[in-house]
Amino acid sequence: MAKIAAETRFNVKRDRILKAAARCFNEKGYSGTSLKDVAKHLGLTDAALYYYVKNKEELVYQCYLRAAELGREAMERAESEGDSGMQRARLYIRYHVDVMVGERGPVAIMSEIPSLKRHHRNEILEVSRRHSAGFEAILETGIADGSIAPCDVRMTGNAVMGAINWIPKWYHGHPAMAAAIVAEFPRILTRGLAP
Amino acid sequence: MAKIAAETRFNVKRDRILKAAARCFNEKGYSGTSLKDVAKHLGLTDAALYYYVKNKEELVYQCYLRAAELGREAMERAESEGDSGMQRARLYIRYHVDVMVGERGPVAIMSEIPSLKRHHRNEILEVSRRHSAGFEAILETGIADGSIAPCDVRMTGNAVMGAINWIPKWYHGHPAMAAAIVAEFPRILTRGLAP
DNA sequence: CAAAAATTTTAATCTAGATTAAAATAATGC
DNA sequence: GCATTATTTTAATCTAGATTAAAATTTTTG
Repeated sequence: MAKIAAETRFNVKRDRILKAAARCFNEKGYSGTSLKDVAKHLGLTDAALYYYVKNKEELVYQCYLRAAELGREAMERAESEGDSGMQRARLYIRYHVDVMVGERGPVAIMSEIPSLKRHHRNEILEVSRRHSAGFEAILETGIADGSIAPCDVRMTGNAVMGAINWIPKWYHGHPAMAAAIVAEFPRILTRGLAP
Repeated sequence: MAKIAAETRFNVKRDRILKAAARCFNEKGYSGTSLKDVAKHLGLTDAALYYYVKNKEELVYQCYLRAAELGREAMERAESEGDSGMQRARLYIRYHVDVMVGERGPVAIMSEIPSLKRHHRNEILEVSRRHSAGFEAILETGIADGSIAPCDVRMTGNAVMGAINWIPKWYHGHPAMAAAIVAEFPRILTRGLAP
């Protein structure tokens, strides 16, 4: 097996594992999902997971890293594609929602942060903070360029992010609804921002 | 000890326990908090909790019941005090936010639903559904009376509820911020509803 | 095909933390 | 003060589920 091929394969599998894990954690919570659960989704034994991941905590942590990555991508795309603050905000919301309902599966298990070790928790919280700051910056841009009405960016950011982050709590994989969410959320959440 | 006095005392204690538990669950998640943790907050031993509550699952369940009760109160007050749909929506948001940041402590640990037994989970989900339906009804009233712009009430409801339910994830008891939340959230979340 | 590396399984441990039972202490009523 | 009831503690269990080690199997490579 060539080295590159090996790594590719490894990552593909790893990806599958992370997806399965994220789904379980979302559905049953951290304590509610055993590694056996996750393994079953993959047609594996619980012990086999240890070949790919150090332990359970690491598994959630990796899910978060993945989520953070997707979040960052959404932010970057929004910032590069939109020119007014309002446009960027709308795009960001759109992309973020996409992540929440998309084929990648619900990987946004922010609820399980308390389960992380202090070390990892701090890292993830830091990422999350940067993320929020990014959205707040977008809002400020919009206020400056007149496309968004003046507002408390901190609170507004929290409200918008909350609405999106909460999606996995009520969306359970019905594809028709996914379309509705993607269509409606950007509209709903930006409507209140207009001057 | 007279019977009534006994029950009163019992309930007071029970209330303290539920509050302590809710705080712990919010901060550390279901698996992350041991009964010893909760007990320590109360100056008790873990075993002592079993005098008041059947087991850990029951404890989360009770927290939810409490939260549901507060939610219902918020809904009823909003419905009786407001006359237009928009006013009711604003009031409801206001009262719901109050619950989230109020002195009762963060009792809204919806994140831990997966930890509940099927039986209890269904009950709580049902309550939660009624609750959402209540808010959607308010939105429809508003659309009918012209105080709220036509919209997808399902999605809008989910967005608003999500923004509020997410509060405990980022609000950590700073009283000054509590005031800001109570002041800003109703404004932010209703702005987008206006016709 | 044979050796080496990668992957998975089986079969034990190991442990935190929930739960319980019995005993100890405190409060209450008479 | 004594008896009764309420509350809490101490000291065991008990168990699910995480983790590990060693063996078995499968895949790759040359």
